[in-house]
Amino acid sequence: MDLVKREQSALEGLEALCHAKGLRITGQRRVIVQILMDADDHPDADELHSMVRKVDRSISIATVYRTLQVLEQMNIVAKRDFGDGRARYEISVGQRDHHHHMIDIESGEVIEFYNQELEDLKMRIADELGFDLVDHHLELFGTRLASAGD
Amino acid sequence: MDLVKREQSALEGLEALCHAKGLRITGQRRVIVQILMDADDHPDADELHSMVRKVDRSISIATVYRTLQVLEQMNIVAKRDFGDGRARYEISVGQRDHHHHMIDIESGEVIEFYNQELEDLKMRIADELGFDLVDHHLELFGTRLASAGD
DNA sequence: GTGATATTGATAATCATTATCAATTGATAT
DNA sequence: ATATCAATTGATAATGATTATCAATATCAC
Repeated sequence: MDLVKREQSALEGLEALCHAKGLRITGQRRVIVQILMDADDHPDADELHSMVRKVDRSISIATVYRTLQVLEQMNIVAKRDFGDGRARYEISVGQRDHHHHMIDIESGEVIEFYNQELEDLKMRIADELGFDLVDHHLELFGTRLASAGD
Repeated sequence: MDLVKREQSALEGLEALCHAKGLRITGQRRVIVQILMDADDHPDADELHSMVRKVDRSISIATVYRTLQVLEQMNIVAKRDFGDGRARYEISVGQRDHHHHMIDIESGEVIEFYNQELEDLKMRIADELGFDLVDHHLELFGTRLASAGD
């Protein structure tokens, strides 16, 4: 899915779901979704707030927190925990249902990856345990391998 | 490993590692490790503090937090995040290097499991991404399957 | 345009966790 | 057994991320 269509689908997702659930589509919410769609990292609430205020300086930090919670409940945004003491966020509409993160513990860099075998295994493990898988958290933490030429 | 030997190995682990790192083996630390060894759940710091105070009511919450951090650094205790807004802890000495958790989102029950295939896959994915795996967080969240007889 | 109600901004409050510092304790040398 | 020293502790203030409160504002159906 190219970027423009992805952006459109997130906003359309926002509008459709808000309408379905009797929630308002406010300017603040549009801005927040737009900023997250344009982000290529996983900002925390404070970072997101800084970017949002560049578009509309009246939007408050409380609105950012509340809106993130609403968007998460609607599965437009995914909440992540990379172990640095605060929640981080990214758009989830228009992408694969899940992807995972490898965090470079030296640089802090976050590499996204998808692995179908892992998806299958999770489902199988849940089934073996007698559960219907609803959600999961997976983050890998590692250090860059020294290449053979190093 | 039966329970008594497991308990002994955690305390022995505490003593050996403290000595190796020039740290004191204090009464508070022994109590905290003992309580965690006896726990069959994953208490948060406050729950652990309540149990610890039944043994020695002078031990402060700050000591519990500091001690948990030290024990985590020494790999005697593992810190977990089950998504309920606070850290949870369990003994890791004397057990498999890793195990994972399935959290029943309806009851809050935590089921521990180990899956060798998952361990292998994690290592393989890390390698494919160019990383040396150092740590990971994995929690599965689900709801109990209705059995065929239900 | 109006009425109903969801949402907002500003900030106080909450909560889990950590920092501070004087007092205490553990380990070691003698 | 005692002295010494530095790690550790208890009590609590402080911190930072997040949430609650409430009057004011904005959205949306009609």
